[in-house]
Amino acid sequence: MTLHNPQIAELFNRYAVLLEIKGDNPFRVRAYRNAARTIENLPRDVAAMLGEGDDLTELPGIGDDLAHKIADIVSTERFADFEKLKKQFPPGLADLTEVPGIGPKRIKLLHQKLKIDSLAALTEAARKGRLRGVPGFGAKMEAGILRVAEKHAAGEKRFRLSVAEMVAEPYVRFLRRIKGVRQVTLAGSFRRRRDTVGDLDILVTAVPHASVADRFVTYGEVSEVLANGPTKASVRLKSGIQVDLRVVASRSYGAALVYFTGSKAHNITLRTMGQRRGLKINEYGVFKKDKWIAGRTEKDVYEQLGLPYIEPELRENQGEIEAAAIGKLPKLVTLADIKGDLHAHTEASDGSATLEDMAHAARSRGYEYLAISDHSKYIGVTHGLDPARLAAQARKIERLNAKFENFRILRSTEVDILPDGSLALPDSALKPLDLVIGAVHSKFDLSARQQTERIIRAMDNRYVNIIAHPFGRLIGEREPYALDIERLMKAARERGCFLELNAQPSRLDLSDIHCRMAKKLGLKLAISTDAHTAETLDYMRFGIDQARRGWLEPDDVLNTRGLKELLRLLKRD
DNA sequence: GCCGTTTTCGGCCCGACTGTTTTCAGTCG
Repeated sequence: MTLHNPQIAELFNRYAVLLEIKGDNPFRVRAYRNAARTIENLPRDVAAMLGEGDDLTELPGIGDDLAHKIADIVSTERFADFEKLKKQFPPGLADLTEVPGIGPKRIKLLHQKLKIDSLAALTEAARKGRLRGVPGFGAKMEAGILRVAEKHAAGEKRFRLSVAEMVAEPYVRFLRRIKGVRQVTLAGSFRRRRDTVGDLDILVTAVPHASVADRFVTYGEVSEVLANGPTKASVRLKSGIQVDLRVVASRSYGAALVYFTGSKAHNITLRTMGQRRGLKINEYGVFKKDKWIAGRTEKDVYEQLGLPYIEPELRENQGEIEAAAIGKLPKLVTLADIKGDLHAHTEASDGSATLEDMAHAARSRGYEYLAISDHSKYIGVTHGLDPARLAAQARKIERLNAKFENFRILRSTEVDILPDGSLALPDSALKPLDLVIGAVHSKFDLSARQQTERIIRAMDNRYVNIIAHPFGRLIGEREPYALDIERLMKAARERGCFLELNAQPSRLDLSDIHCRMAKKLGLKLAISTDAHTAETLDYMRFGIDQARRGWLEPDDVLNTRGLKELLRLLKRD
């Protein structure tokens, strides 16, 4: 069991918390957090990189010292510094950072004065009124701690992007109706289109004294007001989601949007760049010796740093600023580049629309093609097609196609990959199809090696073209299964196969990080909706979001090709 | 602990809100 990127990042983050409580150099703490973020977002496993002799110090935020530590962690599967430091503190102490309003300084204070070393001890002390004697702790703090104790694990919940949209849109409409409000823009990770968001950030420009924040907190869905100042407010909604508001004047709109869109790491890099040019950048604008010189639009802010506009989806401080500086930003794929959908279901299996309805919906979206890929007959899938029904469907598709001009339904199937890597349909059933999608819907608990080899074996079948939702994750419900994704991608490339970016907002599988990995490996991806109804063909935009976050350009995506070129690419030697 | 179009040493983004303070530290984003 080797340690992978997420575990190494977690070790650094937990180490940073302890360093902070210890009162270590805050910049050292930040260095560990930066390194953790770098590792977390790396398109390749550090263990694999080390195996191939890559120099980790070339990664942002990783110098000689951390490179050595990472190598040690990978080879020993232990983080010695962390284990040593951990011994100096009670095991539950770091959990206290979960309580809002309690940070490293207060944790240290509580531990010294009251020997509080866990969430349980903290709530016990609050209940008995023992916190009152500690400087900085009053009635409000005590009540807040008890409230957290009641809800307990209420925090840390993230929401799917599609869910966040449903919460955000009516709130935005509510804010637009407030007198004096000019622009209302959703920022934060929502605007960067992360697959999940922890909270919503809303930026408002308004005339002076429009008292937007005071109205903001009166929204009907608000369950708790966390903060309410003249230009800034935070609430928690009944749905559990936190919403932060920021109000600025129009001339600060661009600067505030950069600030509020983040990511935090992207902003820090921009501001540091500004410093070197003698500029101060904050949410109100770009300043030269206290003189405002820009900030009305985002473009103006980047321009002051000698940079072109950077798309929000790229703002993760993962090389986008360096790429911008040398004019090498990717020209990101857009919804308009998509020429068709390569994975959709009908009522023949578990979909709800007819073949005709799906074709009509695809044509009305301007597509040149739509693959109908109903499930194969296999356990766990209702109404899967056996060879006879699949052949009958293909004949029906041919009859329909005869009526279309400039549009074609592609005969396909989403065939189950059995635990041993064989397929749930015989070759004779696959051969006549335009494309075959292989998918895993069972035996999620294989080892990474077994699961990888199972899927590679499926790709050894010369009729298989695309592997659907490669990790099988359901966001917030089911973890991705173990998989050696780099090996799988290389195997796909060698065989002339492709992997899918499933655009269902509950899947988004492959993820943004894996999109970037595929691009680096020269593997094209299919962005497919897996639609089970006509309307959900619109989920394509969620797939596009993640592809853009993964730096994909039109050329990196299979279904940006016209029909003729697509069929040529699908042909396996 | 990282990093360099001022620097291999001495910096490290910047500002708002809260609670409890009698002028601001701590926390958060």
